[in-house]
Amino acid sequence: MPSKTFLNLPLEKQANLLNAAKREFAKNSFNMASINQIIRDAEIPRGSFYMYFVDKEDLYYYILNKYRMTLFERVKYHLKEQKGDFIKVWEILYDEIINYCTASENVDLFKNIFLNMHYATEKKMLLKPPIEEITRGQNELLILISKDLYQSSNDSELMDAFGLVMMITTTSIVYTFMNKEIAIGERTTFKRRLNIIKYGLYKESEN
Amino acid sequence: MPSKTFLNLPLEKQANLLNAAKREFAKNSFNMASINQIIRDAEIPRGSFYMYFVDKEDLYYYILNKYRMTLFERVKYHLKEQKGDFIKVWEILYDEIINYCTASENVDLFKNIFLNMHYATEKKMLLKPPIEEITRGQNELLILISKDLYQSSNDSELMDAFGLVMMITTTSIVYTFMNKEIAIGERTTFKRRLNIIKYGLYKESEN
DNA sequence: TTGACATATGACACCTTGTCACATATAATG
DNA sequence: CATTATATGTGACAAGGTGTCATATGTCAA
Repeated sequence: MPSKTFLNLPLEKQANLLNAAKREFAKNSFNMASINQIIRDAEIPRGSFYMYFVDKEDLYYYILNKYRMTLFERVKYHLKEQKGDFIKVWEILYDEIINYCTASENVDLFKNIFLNMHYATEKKMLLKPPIEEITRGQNELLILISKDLYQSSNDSELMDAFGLVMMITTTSIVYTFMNKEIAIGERTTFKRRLNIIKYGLYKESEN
Repeated sequence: MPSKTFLNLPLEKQANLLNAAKREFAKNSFNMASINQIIRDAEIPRGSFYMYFVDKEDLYYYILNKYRMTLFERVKYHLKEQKGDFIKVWEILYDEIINYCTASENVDLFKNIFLNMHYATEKKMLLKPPIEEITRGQNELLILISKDLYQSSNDSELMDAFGLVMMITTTSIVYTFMNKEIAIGERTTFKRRLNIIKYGLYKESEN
């Protein structure tokens, strides 16, 4: 998290730094991105940067977290719209996210974000906030999920299924950024995978 | 890939460098790992390292790829044993991989490998080898998969389903490395997810 | 006016990486 | 055996990155 000092800065100055960072993270993957480059671009002195953020990681996750929060709102919105069918929700969000992230002004940044998203990212974003906050988020989702649609109405199992569908969506989005030949068929593959989730892979339904 | 020069080295010397690298990658994530540290530990001069590998990434993926090849052999072995039921195969491999990777002498390395595994990793490992090689690998799997078990017997759909189950397995393994509290329930979650894949999430089977 | 505090700044020490000119083996050939 | 040709080994070096800290400058309340 950025320091109070950063958050007290005029919004314009904040945006100036964040935009320079986004430009750098669009040009280079997280590892290759350079604080030097960011501060040169933003025209702020070295010391100021370290006044605002602990390090490159701190800055990166701050940016990422803002997108994550936006996504969370979109999820809730569509859950309401789709009457609690979260598979439908991710089907819609797939297109929505693809559209947003492949827009020419965003595509470089998101390509890097998605291709360099690892589980350590997730770990940092998931495990840093206090556990109550996560639980609260989950509860906000659970009251929107219509339980009679699914085989299980157990909260923990539903959250898990939700996570599974989200993971499949994420993976399909990532593959879109991998290379263009693959990307063409990716939407079909995504739908196919959702079908497996919906109806199962085995021939005989044994339950 | 390492240079011919490296592969011509006496196996002992190769192992010496690779072990030093593994020690460093066990201590630090890929980003934090230092070539300096590796060559100091392996007691080889700087110039030699760059004679053998292009850079840190080259070395890292060489190590990873060896594990990947071993895994591929295990997959084929179990596919034969389990008469082509690849869900069962990944159920077995889950335990096998967990056992191997959490052994005290391996755990630090694999924790870093799994937590820092991103899609760019996959991209590099998947897209670097010529496309025929991937196709050949897929065909080796397809002849072992018993098609009458599944709803679809279409090759491309089966490979996709295979990938889906592999992805779920990988994710579950990764979560084991995240933190101990989570890890306790992770095996249950994994089984639960496989059940969704087997029998579907929706109440009514509509196909 | 003065002190207390927050904020700004850039030179500095330290560390990394990849390269390259040069040294030294090893093999190949007349 | 002498002489090339070729492969391999080596470490000093330039270029660039990071985080810190002593110092400077604002800001506000008493």
